[in-house]
Amino acid sequence: MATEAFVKPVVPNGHDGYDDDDEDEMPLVFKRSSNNNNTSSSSSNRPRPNSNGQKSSSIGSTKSPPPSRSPLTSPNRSASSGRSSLMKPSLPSSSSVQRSTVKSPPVGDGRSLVAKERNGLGKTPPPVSKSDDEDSEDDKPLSARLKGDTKQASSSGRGSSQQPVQRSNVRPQGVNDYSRKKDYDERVQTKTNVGASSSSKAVNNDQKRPLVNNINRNGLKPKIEGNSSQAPAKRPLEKGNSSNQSSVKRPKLSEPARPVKIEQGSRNAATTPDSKGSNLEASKPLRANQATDKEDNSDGDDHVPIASRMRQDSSNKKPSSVKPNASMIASSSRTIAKKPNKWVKDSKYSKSTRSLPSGDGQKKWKTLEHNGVIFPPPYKRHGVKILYQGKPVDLTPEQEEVATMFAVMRETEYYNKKMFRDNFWNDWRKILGKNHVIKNLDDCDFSPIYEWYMQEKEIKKQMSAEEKRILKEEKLAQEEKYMWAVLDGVREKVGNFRVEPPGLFRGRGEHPKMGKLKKRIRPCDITINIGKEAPVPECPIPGERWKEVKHDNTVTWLAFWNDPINPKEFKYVFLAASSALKGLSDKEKYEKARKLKDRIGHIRAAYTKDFSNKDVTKRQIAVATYLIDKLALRAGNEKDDDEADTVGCCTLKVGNVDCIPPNKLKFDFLGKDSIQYVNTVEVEPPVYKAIGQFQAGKSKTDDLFDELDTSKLNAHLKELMPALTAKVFRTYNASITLDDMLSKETRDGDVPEKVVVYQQANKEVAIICNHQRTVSKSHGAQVEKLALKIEELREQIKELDIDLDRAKKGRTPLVGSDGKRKRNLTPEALEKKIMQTNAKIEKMERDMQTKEDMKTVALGTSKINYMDPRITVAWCKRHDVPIEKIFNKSLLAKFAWAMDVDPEFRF
DNA sequence: ACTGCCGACTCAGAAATCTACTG
DNA sequence: GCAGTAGATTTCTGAGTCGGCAG
Repeated sequence: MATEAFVKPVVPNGHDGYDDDDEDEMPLVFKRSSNNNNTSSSSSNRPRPNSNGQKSSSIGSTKSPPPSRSPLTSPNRSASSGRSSLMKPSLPSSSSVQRSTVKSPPVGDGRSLVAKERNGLGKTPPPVSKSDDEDSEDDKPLSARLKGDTKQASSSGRGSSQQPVQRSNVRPQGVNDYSRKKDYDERVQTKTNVGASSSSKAVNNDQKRPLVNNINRNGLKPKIEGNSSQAPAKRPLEKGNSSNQSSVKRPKLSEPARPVKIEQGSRNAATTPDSKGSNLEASKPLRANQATDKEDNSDGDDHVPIASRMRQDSSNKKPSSVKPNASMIASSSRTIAKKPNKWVKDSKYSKSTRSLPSGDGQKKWKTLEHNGVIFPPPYKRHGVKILYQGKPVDLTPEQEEVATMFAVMRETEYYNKKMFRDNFWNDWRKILGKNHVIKNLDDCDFSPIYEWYMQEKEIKKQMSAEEKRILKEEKLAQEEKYMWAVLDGVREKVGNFRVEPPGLFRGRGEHPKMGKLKKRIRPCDITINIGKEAPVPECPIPGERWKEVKHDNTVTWLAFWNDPINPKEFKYVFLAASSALKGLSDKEKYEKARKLKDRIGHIRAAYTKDFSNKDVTKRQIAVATYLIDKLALRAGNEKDDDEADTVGCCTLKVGNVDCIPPNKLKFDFLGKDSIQYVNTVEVEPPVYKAIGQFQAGKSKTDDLFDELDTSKLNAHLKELMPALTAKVFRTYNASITLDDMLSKETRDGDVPEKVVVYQQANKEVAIICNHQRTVSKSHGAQVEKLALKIEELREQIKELDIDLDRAKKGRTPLVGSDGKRKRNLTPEALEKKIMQTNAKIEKMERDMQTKEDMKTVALGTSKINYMDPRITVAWCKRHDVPIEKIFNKSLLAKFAWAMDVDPEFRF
């Protein structure tokens, strides 16, 4: 319920006050980084949370004005917004041979939850309108997609072009409009606009788009290998590291990096040979069709991120995911021209966001009030006994609690992992005590507890809807006060106000600490951060008190505690993503990425030049930057031995990269969250050569970039562009890819078709970022089910063919396979039926293919974190697509700051 | 000047929960 | 109309990035 996020400030001129133009025209200032800088300078004063110190520091807290009472507004508060919600479902014909379906993202429900939030009771579940848009072709497996063009895919039997078959339900309109309006009107506080750069930057970016456009030129075809069948599989828990990542962390040489300097803002680079085509400053955009000869051009391609290149491949070769001919059910023939105005005025989702307080870039707030955190209920003993060597054992509540944590994990992969069991046993043994009858874990039988747990689950499941509702309401009533904070007078949602309950640590991949006991967090573990003038939250557990109360307005956290698994680390309580504070930060992130877009030509020219630099460090920096740019790799910080052995660019091991002559590199490593990255790409010959040099004389477990670490790399990047760091390339690549694909692939058509285009672009980005998900348990069964149905339909067609034959001869149909008599149909009717059944089969085959292809791709992560929402919003405005078709309720709240973007905005 | 650590924040997939569709 | 289920959304919390400070 982030409804408050939708609040749109009332501004005299009728706009949100979120007008961006000015900002855009001004030199970009990276507030965040400057904040940091400033902060750093003052940070010596800043009390840091630390386990022993009870520094009380009050920084800059000022008097709090009375909190403006819940500035809540529903996203859909305006009736006018209903228009977009009332999309007519359109059903594109399912004619195309190669189609696959992709579900359109659920439409955000626009109903106001205000009342609910106000009284703490969630009585009205929001109606959700859903649309199943079948999607188009994106459905190739990650690997296949990476491999390149659609043709390949289709030739290999995969559906290549798909037509959407969509279903969308009409969303109830006008519900709660009154309350929305009311809330809106009641809103006291107007947040100032965060941002606004959008409109003025409506530029033709083609020129600035590096990647995408060049894709085909060099024939660089990155592919992620593996796919549905061979897709980059997540590392199974059981499996050891398949790649050559070494767990041995070896110290790197610390030769000072000598970064190549590039004049910032210099436009000369445009003339650099290397930068051709990619030089963004030059007003000659590198477009796909402009494609210069890539092959011989040592740097020409370089400027094109591999990912985009491959993307381009596919986009060039496939006409469009949406077939122009596809049935356009006359729904959307509105002129685009009209839209913008309406959007701008109506943008019901926009809320103005605050600027940084006092603009000093340091203080994050002036006043802050909240109610602290809520703790999980104390452990409730169940009394079920485990068996040790077949005999029931008495356990104390504390022992039983931990035993239960273990017992309920029986069906997880962790349960049988040695590391997990060993760590668990170590911690549990301490609780059991030295002389306990239980001497080892393997002789313990936790089945009784597991069965009890399953029973409880079943009981819960069997509760009546009414009982469930009451429970839910009770919970809400209990939590309501913790859900909100008031920051500078504005009521904002708190992100994670619930303290993590005790449990067993579930690290990802081969985490050395998996199975360890995460102890219960108590008030005395928690440090509260709150405005100086605000009342200190009452400790919810009688007789206990907070560890410390601070008043530090240079940070955004409301509370933190030390992570019980890794006491050096902290768990923070922050505001929710829908808050203005987070929105501002988000916007700055994208603005930085846009700035990179302007500089990318220079940067590429610079690193290209250094591919063969005699200085090894420079060469490594150049190659690493290239990889980060082209493959959207993460920076790759050093990790401790007590963490899973994963890598990023700077920590790649020699064994993670195979050189395949003449100039291909095969990457195979475990990245963040132990997600496998497998990708074979063609690279510039100098890069290929350099990688070979970096590998020479090393073992597979040695660092590939032994002269490099993230701080050196980032220090170098900062010389190329202020505040530039490795991660900005990921944001940049994701956003530029989305922008480019949307602009290239969108055709006239109905909304569902356009949504499919969006899904495809989203998918491309997800592939570039290697965002994966595990295949659902029921996937196999679902596919089988579909296959079975297809088979049945084929049988039906056979029967229909026979009937048709007989009907033409004036005979009655044979008895059906089910033994029943069939109706006597005319040949025409039978032909029609056959056609319909065939269409049904085609659709199901596409569905199956899509399901298979998408089974490992996670679209959400890029949408939430990498793709500038203004691209999406502007595209929706230009193409008359209701934003709710793309962003769900949460995203609408999170991206409220982007809603007023100019329709012509380009990344 | 360098390095390692601390601190604060973003990003990530899995699990839990909710919702709507299908048979 | 209902139950089962698929898929969407939300919650949870682990895993990264990166700046800055201290030794």
